[in-house]
Amino acid sequence: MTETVAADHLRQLIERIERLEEEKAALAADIREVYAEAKGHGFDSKTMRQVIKIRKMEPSDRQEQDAMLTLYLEALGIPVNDN
Amino acid sequence: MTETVAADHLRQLIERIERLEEEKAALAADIREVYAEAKGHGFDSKTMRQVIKIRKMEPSDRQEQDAMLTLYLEALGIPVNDN
Amino acid sequence: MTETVAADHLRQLIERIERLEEEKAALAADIREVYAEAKGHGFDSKTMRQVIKIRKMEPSDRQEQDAMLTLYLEALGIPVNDN
Amino acid sequence: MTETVAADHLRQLIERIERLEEEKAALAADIREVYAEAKGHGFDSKTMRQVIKIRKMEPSDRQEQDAMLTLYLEALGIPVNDN
DNA sequence: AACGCATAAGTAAGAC
DNA sequence: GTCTTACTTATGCGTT
Repeated sequence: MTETVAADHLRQLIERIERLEEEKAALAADIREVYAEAKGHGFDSKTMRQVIKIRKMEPSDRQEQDAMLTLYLEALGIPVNDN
Repeated sequence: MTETVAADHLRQLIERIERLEEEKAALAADIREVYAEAKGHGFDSKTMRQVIKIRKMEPSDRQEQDAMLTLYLEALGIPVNDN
Repeated sequence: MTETVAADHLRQLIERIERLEEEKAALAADIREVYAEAKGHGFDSKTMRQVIKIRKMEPSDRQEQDAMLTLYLEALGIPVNDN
Repeated sequence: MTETVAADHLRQLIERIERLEEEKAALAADIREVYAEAKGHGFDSKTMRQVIKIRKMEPSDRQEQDAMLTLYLEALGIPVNDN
C-alpha cells in the first residue's frame, strides 16, 4: 500500500538521522574529554575555545574585526589593550 | 624548555579538538541533508524532530510527562486532545 | 568635529541598548523567581513551560501539529497516548 | 476544594510568567530596533555587541582574559594584534 | 543532589 | 523566496 511505502520511507529517514545523531553525540563526548584532559594539565578551557574560534577565522576577517572593535572602543574612550 | 613542552601540548590538544569539531560539523551537515531530502519527499521536519525526541525517551518517562501535562492543562481548563 | 558627533551618537545608541538589556535581564530574573516559587509549591517547571508554550499557540495550529505527530507515530508503530 | 486551590495557584503563576515574558519580548523588540537604527546610521551591529560585552566585564577580568588569550596565541605562534 | 553555566537545538528575523 | 545569521530556549554537564 501507499501508506506502507511512505511509512517505510519515513522510518528509514528517521533511522538515518538517529544514527548520525549518535555519532555526533559521541564526538561531542570526545571533545568534552579532551577539554577535561586539558584542564587536568592546567589549561583553561574558555581560553582554548577562544583560540579555536580565532583559528577558524580568516586572518583578514579577524584583522578587520579587531580594527573596527578598536575604533569603537576608542570612540567611547575605553582603553584598548596593547596586547 | 618547559614553555616549549607546554606549548606543544597545548597545540596537540587544540588540534585534536579541531579535528573532532570538523567531523562533528560534517555530521551536522549530513543530518541537515537528510532533513532536506525528507522535506523533498513531503515529510515535515519539525514533526520528524518531535518523533526522534520521543523515540529517545524512556516510555515510562514519556508517559509521566504526558500525564503531568494533561493534569496541568485540565487544571487550567484547556481542552486536551484525546489523540 | 565629525568624529565627535559620530562618537556621541554611538555612545547614545550603546547606552540605550545597555539600559534595555538591563531591564530585560531584570525581567528574566523575575521569571526565574516565579519558577522557583512554583517549584517550592510543588509545581513542575518543565511542565509549566510546556503549558505556556501551548497557550501561546493558535488552537488550530496546535491541533494540526498534534494530528501530524500522531500520524507519524502511528506510521512508525509507536503507541500514541489517548490522553 | 484542594484541587481548585492548586489550580488557581497554578493559573496565577502561569499568568504572572506570561505577563513577564510579554514585557521581556517587548524589550527584545526595542533592542532590535535600536540596532536597526544604528545600522541605518552606518554602525556595525556585531561590533556594537562586542563593545557592550566588553563594557559589561570587570576591567580586571577583561585584562586577565586578554592576557591569557595572548599567552596562548603566542604559544601557538599566532600573531597577536597590538591593538 | 541541586544549582548555575555552557553548549546545543530550535526558532525567528533579516540579508541577498 | 531562500538562506544564513542571531536570539531564545532547553538540555545536559560540571560544580559545590
